[in-house]
Amino acid sequence: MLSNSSKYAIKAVLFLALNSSKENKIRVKEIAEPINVPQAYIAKLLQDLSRENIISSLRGPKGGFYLTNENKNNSILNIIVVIDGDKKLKACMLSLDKCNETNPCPLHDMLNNSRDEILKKLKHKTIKDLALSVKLGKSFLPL
Amino acid sequence: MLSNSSKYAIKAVLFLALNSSKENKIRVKEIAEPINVPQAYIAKLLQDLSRENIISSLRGPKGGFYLTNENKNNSILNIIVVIDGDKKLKACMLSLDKCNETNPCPLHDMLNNSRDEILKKLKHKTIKDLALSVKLGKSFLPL
DNA sequence: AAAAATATATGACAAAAATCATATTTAAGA
DNA sequence: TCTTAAATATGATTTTTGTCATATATTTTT
Repeated sequence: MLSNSSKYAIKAVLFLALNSSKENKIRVKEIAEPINVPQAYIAKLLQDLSRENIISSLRGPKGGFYLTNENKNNSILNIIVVIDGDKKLKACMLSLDKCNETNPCPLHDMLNNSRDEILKKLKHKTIKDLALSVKLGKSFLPL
Repeated sequence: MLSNSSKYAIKAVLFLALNSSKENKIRVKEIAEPINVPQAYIAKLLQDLSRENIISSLRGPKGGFYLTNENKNNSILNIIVVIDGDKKLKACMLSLDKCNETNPCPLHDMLNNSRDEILKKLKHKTIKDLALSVKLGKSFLPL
């Protein structure tokens, strides 16, 4: 469902949401270690996210990655789409391209309600929402 | 969520459920073409399924693959577990191994109800159930 | 203006998943 | 018993995904 890369990216963005700000940028090295992902790898992912304006960055001394308030309004789905593209999530469970709402394959028929719910949540929950849930102690981030 | 291999396997098993019987075995070649999967590849998957008694087979002339009534009582989950193993489906959405019901990560917290529903359905729906849904015209198999 | 610290771009390498090929075993039929 | 038609076992190849390395561009500090 989610690639490793997407999972890493979500972890990193959540980490930034909780620990960074425009005044408090974080260097790749300081992200990679706590979220437990190889530095060179997360660097590439962060660059992809930055290019697509999911996160912000500044080079040079005192540079690093951070999230603006605007960034925090991005949905979780946006992160996934930047990293994995949008085909994987939206495809039919059996990857039948003639399967659709009016002609559902058996798996589609059986699972689509639950799947739609997941997609809806990914689309509407923002980075800010999830960060808040952690701040309030409603969820945890045992990275 | 499901690997290509699992999807192929499910398609093949559904095809067998609808078209085979002990008296009417089907050769690999006759499965591969309609379900649109490379013959050598589906052959390997069918062998895995056969070894684990999800489907039945007989070698030699007049041989082929088929489903007994007992085979048809297998759940869809069983197919997936044989092909992909059971880790993928059950792992936390962020692959955090310290994430669990009482200490959920934000994604877990957000998606777990829907995910559990999917798992429950995969576990309880049998091959027979899905084949019936196709026979009744409730769902379709546009292979 | 120069030096240092950072992200960025590019591409090489490794591991895993998917695909293909071939030799062996088994069962049926002549 | 021999031949043939099928599955089975094994492993080679290709493609995709994940990981690592290095040179370049940008910003800050001196």
